[in-house]
Amino acid sequence: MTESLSRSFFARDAVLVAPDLLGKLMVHGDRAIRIVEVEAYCGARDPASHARNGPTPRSQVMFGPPGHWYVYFSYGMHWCANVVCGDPGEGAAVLIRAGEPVEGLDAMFDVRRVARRVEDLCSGPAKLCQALGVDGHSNATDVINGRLRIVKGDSIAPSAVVITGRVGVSNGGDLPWRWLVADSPHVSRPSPRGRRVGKVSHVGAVPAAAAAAAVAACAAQGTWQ
DNA sequence: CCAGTGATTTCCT
DNA sequence: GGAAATCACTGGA
Repeated sequence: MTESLSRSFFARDAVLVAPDLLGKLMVHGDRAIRIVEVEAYCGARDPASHARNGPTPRSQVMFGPPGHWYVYFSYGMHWCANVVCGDPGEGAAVLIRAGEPVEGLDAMFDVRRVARRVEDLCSGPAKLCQALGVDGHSNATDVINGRLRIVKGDSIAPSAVVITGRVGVSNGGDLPWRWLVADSPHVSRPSPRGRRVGKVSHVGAVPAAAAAAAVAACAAQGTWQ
């Protein structure tokens, strides 16, 4: 249940790593959550990624070795945590968007006074960072052996996974690079149910197959957008 | 239930 | 100057 992941797990395309992170445990000290929602950001050629214009002081960690945290400060008050993926220089990462609290709930409620229900603790990328006590100190640290880490957890049935376009990515025609556990009450936004919602959504798709399709679409398109 | 808005950093135009 | 990988609060339907 607390078994480590290998470096090679993260040294793959972010679109392949992302669905594999569902069900894994994100652990910080004595607090832990089960990951139920992620998004892939695919490096310098992804217009929605912080890496889109090459390394900056903020985004340089994404261009380093995989299996490290890219924790950034957003909207002047929130922290968001990503895992660097792929090869060094690629700038790819997976954003951890939501989780189900499994350990240290008292501490989470303590630090998130606004949360009334368990579902309010980690149902968003900034909420889960606050609940786990994650901030800039974790930036650039090791995901495998650091104080903030991801370890093996549950395997999620492909039929339980929903794929949609990314949240907050206003660029029209966004690719289906958000994966979530369909029946989880801990996601940041409810799953679309059995129909197309918004721009892109595939319900009940097999993650690996959809990921392969997304990659093929990129290759065919040449440029993204 | 939903739309509008403030908080206020990083980075591009 | 303004948009952005967000959240929480407010006020009206």
